[in-house]
Amino acid sequence: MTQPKRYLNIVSEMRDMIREQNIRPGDRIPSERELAEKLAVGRSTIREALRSLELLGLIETRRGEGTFLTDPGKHRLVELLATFILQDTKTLEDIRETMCIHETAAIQAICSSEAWKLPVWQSLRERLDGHEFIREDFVRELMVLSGNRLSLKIWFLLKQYGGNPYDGEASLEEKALLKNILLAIEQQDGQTAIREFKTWSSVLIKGENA
Amino acid sequence: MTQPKRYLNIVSEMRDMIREQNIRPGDRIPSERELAEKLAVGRSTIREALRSLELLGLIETRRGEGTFLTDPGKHRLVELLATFILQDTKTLEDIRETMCIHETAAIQAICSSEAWKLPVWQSLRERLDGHEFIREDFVRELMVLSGNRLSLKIWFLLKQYGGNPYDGEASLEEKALLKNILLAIEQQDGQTAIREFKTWSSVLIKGENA
DNA sequence: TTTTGAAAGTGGTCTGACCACTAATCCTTC
DNA sequence: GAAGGATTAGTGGTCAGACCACTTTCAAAA
Repeated sequence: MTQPKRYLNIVSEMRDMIREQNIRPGDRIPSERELAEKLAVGRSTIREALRSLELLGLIETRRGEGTFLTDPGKHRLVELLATFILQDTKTLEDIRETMCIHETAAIQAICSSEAWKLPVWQSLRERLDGHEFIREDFVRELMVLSGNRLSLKIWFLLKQYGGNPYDGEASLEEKALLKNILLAIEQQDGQTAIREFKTWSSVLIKGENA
Repeated sequence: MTQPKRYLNIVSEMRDMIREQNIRPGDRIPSERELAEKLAVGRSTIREALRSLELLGLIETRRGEGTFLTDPGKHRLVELLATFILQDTKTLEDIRETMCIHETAAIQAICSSEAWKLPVWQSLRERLDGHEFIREDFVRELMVLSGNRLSLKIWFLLKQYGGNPYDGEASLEEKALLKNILLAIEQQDGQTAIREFKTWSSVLIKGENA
């Protein structure tokens, strides 16, 4: 039986300590040596926990002064980052909405570019005529063609955590709709393309709940 | 003159090493003792860097076996965070653009909601008349009012790792512009609001490079 | 051939020792 | 008494060495 890693417990214990002692952002937290003694672990273990929290932006260390909770001004950056990293609350609705934000932004970006002149674009059109067409391929191609790789990565991430609404093959009706979207993009009519896309997307999500 | 933190350099150096030696996700990276010798630092320093990367999910350590690059096939979060942490300058542009995607989406969402009827909204308007107004407050309030907490969190992350273009106080001209944006939102004129916002934002980013 | 167990290598942790830096304190000097 | 400078205690940053727990490997024993 492998022991759980100590420094991860330290992270939790420190969070509790911060809450119990009501340490506010900007305040100083106990020194490394103090923490080591109080939590009955070596100083190096404490430091490993602290360095993790520091890279996450939760604390700030100043040589000769001490370690401080990051002062985010009035906003609660600490909480937010913590909940994000620790994956506490992720409302499915928010995930879906955020995916949609990136998808529509991608469509808009393609309209403003000339990406639809690329060979990949033709290839996508042709695949839409084939008899096997995975829905996800369509959206992913759009994300790729948007040219924003970071946005693409975030989209991948959201898809993983939020469940993939684009699972499975597209029906005949869907393929017709998707072709219309491509057409609208070629005509640089972003509004129409996005409207049609949202129609398709919302049907999928509703069908998922049924 | 304060020395920069060593373990942060280690993070960068390790990135270079991984690229040069073409270590792929899932592969094993050199042992802690090896790294310590090769980079001419103590093992504890290496460990502090590794623990940070581990909490971020970039690497995975197995006692008795070694340390491995996390396979991003299952955890896309890895790639995402890697992009942030490793601060590839090529992606700065993507980060800014992605921030903008979330910002404009927030404005659009507020227009479609009734969030501008809330007391917070009035408070924001009044603060714009004060003589000290931090730019970031404006954008952050918009992100909060959008109601999408996940989008807000992502925005925070991007701001932290991509550098904050909204640092400092707004000038008189800027405040007038921001008031116009609020006005457009109240009239549910998303297009105008977003256009004005992008104007403001792009000026800030250009000024940053100067 | 199969089994076993010793050895080597790895991450996990602790200790104690320096160094670099900061801030409070004390002491000299005016 | 006030101002300025040196001292000192406390802090984070780093290092070296020592164990421990665990995994893999491989050679010796059955």
